[in-house]
Amino acid sequence: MKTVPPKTVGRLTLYWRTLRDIPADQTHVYSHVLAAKSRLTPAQVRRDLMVLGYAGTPAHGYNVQLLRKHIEAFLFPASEQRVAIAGVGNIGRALLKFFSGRRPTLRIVASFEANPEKYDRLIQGCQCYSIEKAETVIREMDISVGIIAVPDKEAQFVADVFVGAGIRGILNFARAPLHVPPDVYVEDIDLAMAMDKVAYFARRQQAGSSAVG
Amino acid sequence: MKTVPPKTVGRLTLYWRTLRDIPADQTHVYSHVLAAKSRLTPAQVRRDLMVLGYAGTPAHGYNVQLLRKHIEAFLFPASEQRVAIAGVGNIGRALLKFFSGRRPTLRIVASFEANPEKYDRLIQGCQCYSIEKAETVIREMDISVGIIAVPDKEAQFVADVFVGAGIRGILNFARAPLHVPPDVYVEDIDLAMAMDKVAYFARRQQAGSSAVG
DNA sequence: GTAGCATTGTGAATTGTTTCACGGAGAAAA
DNA sequence: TTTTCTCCGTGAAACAATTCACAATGCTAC
Ligand SMILES: NC(=O)c1ccc[n+]([C@@H]2O[C@H](COP(=O)([O-])OP(=O)(O)OC[C@H]3O[C@@H](n4cnc5c(N)ncnc54)[C@H](O)[C@@H]3O)[C@@H](O)[C@H]2O)c1
Ligand SMILES: NC(=O)c1ccc[n+]([C@@H]2O[C@H](COP(=O)([O-])OP(=O)(O)OC[C@H]3O[C@@H](n4cnc5c(N)ncnc54)[C@H](O)[C@@H]3O)[C@@H](O)[C@H]2O)c1
Repeated sequence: MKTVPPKTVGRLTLYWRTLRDIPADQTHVYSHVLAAKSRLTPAQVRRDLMVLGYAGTPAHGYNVQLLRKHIEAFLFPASEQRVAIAGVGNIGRALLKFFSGRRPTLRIVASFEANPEKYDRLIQGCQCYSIEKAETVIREMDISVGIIAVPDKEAQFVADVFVGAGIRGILNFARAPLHVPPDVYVEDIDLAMAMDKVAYFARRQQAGSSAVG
Repeated sequence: MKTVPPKTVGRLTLYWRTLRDIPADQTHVYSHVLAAKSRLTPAQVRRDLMVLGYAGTPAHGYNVQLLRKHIEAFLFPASEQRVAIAGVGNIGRALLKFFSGRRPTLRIVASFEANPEKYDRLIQGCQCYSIEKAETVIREMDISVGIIAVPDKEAQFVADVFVGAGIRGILNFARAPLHVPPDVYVEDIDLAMAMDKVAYFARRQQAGSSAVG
């Protein structure tokens, strides 16, 4: 299987959500239906689905259950994939609350803090450790994904700890471009930048809904 | 001035941050410096800066103060631009805390809630109103940007309220593709999708830091 | 059967974005 | 003055993503 564009991966989660919400008595679905639910074109949906190795039929479109299983096989881990979060502040807490117990195969199993008042206890049902223990904990729990929700100036330090501990993907909320080896995937979520973009385009006439974060 | 690509607008905020953090005694800066600080190439920096109508000099690069002023003139509103947020839950609260008092020209001046225990009081120094009063408040306060941080199923309803009240740009955290007129700019921040993407690429070998949210 | 229709998968075209590469310009040194 | 740097601005090339467009398919109607 060759390398799949990140944007395609992202859109597959959109299709999966649509499929999940289709009533059970509806066995098939067309690309234009999936497209409409995600604000995309039918051609793009079909193009994206090509990576799955599952083909629909011209007559009925895609079998809902089958397509869903194929997306799940592609997108979801076969066994539990573990996640850690560094920084339990405004954002960190929100993420912990939101993701706790939501997905069986993708679970936040540890959080790390620099503040002694926060670590060595449970936060949102998840053990919070000192950031100094991160490398050990990450290795012992076999954590492959890290979330960075610490202040901007601490972000590179945490990234280095994560990478040193063998983490393979990072979701970064800090406004700091991280320097990591090329085999570690980084997805930046820059909320301040997003605000500036919206504010900018709100001042212009111009159109064009941007896709996704 | 013609239409500027959203990605360029986003990167200009990155350059602005770098300029802001340059010590005052350093009067000039080269494209390759700006590039390194944002994980980009010098050519892309120069290309982006073309939209500003301000040119550097081959000898010294860009004048820090001047370039900064030009980016500010391009990116920041001339007069205060007002923002409202719907939904003061996990995310809404985090955003209110983070953005309060941070930017003089881009200010969250109202929040809207459906829960009577939350509205008709101050939250994070910002008056929280019933969502039913949204149209009136948005018009009276001349709010042009809306943030959607309500549950997924409520998102379209809130978007319709926002659009009806004349809002021009929306930052959407709900996992629901919004349907809005083409002259309203929508920036989606889909945290669950971002998690799935990171988890997917953490499982593959493959490289490639994705840019920004 | 066959005609008519809507849909799929995908090569080709298009559109959008990034990188290359080079002319030109200022500075410094001889 | 002339030479030699390094860097900027930008046209052109390369690359990436999206959309078009059409042959092929299977269904329904007659
Ligand atoms: N909250 C928002 O809405 C928002 C918006 C835009 C950007 N951000 C960015 O997200 C990041 C987090 O923001 P926040 O509002 O949650 O910040 P916060 O200050 O509320 O939380 C940061 C937490 O990280 C902890 N911490 C500090 N250094 C640490 C270290 N070395 N290791 C582990 N933990 C450490 C702190 O104790 C604190 O609890 C920041 O980089 C910020 O710029 C946040
Ligand atoms: N928190 C996260 O980390 C996270 C992650 C991924 C996605 N999201 C998305 O962000 C959105 C908000 O998430 P959250 O965790 O903050 O949710 P939340 O349930 O904590 O907060 C939602 C708030 O919206 C209010 N609300 C409900 N209906 C409303 C209406 N019609 N008008 C105004 N207010 C209304 C509720 O009273 C509540 O306070 C959801 O769509 C969620 O899917 C959140």
